[in-house]
Amino acid sequence: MLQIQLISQSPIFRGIPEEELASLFGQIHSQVKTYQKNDLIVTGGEICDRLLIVQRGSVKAEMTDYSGKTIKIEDIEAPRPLATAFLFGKDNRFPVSVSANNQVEIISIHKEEFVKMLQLNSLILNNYLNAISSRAQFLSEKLKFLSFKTIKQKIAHFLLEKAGDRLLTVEMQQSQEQLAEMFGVVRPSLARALGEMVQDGLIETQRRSIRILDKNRMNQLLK
Amino acid sequence: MLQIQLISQSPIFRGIPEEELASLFGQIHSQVKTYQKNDLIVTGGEICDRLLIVQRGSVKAEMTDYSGKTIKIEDIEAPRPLATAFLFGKDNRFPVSVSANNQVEIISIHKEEFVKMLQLNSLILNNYLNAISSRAQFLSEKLKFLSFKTIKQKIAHFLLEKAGDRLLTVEMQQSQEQLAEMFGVVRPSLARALGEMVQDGLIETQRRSIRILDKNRMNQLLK
DNA sequence: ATAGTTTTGTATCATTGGTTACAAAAATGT
DNA sequence: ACATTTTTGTAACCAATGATACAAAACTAT
Repeated sequence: MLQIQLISQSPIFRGIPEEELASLFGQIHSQVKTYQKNDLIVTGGEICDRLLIVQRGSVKAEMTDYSGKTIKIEDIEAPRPLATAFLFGKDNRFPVSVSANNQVEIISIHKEEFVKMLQLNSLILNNYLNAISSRAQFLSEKLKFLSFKTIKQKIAHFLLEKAGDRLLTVEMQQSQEQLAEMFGVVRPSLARALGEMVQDGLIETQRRSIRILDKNRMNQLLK
Repeated sequence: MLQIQLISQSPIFRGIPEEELASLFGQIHSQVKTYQKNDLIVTGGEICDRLLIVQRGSVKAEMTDYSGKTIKIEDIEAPRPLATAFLFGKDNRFPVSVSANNQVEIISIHKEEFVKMLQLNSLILNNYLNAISSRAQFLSEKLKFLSFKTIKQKIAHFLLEKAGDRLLTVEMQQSQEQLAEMFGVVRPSLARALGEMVQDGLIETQRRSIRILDKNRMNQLLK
């Protein structure tokens, strides 16, 4: 059963009055299916020709690596859409397999029907364009971060971002271990890099508080 | 000078009869600019409030770290759009710098004008959704690629993707130099890694043709 | 306060890849 | 066919980082 009040909170339908949304769903064809825990909802590689929205419950997305092992990518909870980036584009296949974490209700809207919705309502169009675009931007930011070669550069980038224009002292909200994972390096290497930056007079560290001593030379590092 | 017959082949305008496209362009405002080889077309970080389409020639997109040292992301040839993923979304700034590979003509359409087009023509809407989604898919692939730590892993991933399910011999369409740039490493390092893989009996190389000898051990490399 | 746990600092060694340089091989132009 | 340019193979050396291990310091709970 379609529950307008639930999905009106979804990123795609956000901002649309419930009556209007109900009317929109009256004009297009959609389905709601119920799955039980561990049911397979989508098989990786399957053609993606419909938009799926988790109305109730939560699902998990898993990817199969080269050796055939599956790795959990993420949990997706109601009321969020699935695989928005794969409905369109060159490669219309789900990159992941999706299965139910518990009892879930999934709304399924075929691509052509969804395109109708986009044409009927410019807010949905905007929301959807924003959603895909934000995803691309997120990926792009990740790429930028990875493009810094050395650990010191990553630290400098991270600190300068955090510090913004004026602050000189940055309070870390994560442990070295977590930071290292975020940087894609191992913890002792991060600690060593930090230590060397302290020795070089670039920063001062005191537990989770890091003080930038020489902003200019930090910037130099990134050149 | 706007050349309808050229851009009607663009991913965004594909499938639209030339007269109809001409009429559409008559209803909105757009500009065409010409750049010479190596001219900077877009600086990374600049606000993206217009859609750019390469009408003629080719450009390259590079990600810039603070020093001006860049990693080449891709080449974009006419008649393809630029930065489709940054017109919408949270952060409306170009993530890359774009410069001309040769003499190019770039069409510029402001965001509001382009939204008009999306509303006027559903094929453009579809095409644009395809473009933006492909972009997200591309970035996602790139990210996956960069997440491999060693050069050998990158090579293995690259070859296995190219080889697909059956083919054992991959014909490279780029030089080692280009490949190295794509991997974000220097050429001699790539050559060394290839050499070692040959010695290990993983592959056989003959100029630009690479034969995969041991697919299993290649897969192992990625685990 | 004390014991146990988590986080951090540091050291050692091996591996990877960047830098530079040069020669061989192949491609290209005349 | 020859000269020139581009591409590829290889080597030596060095810096950065990963892997591993262990101790010190800081936190946490009792």
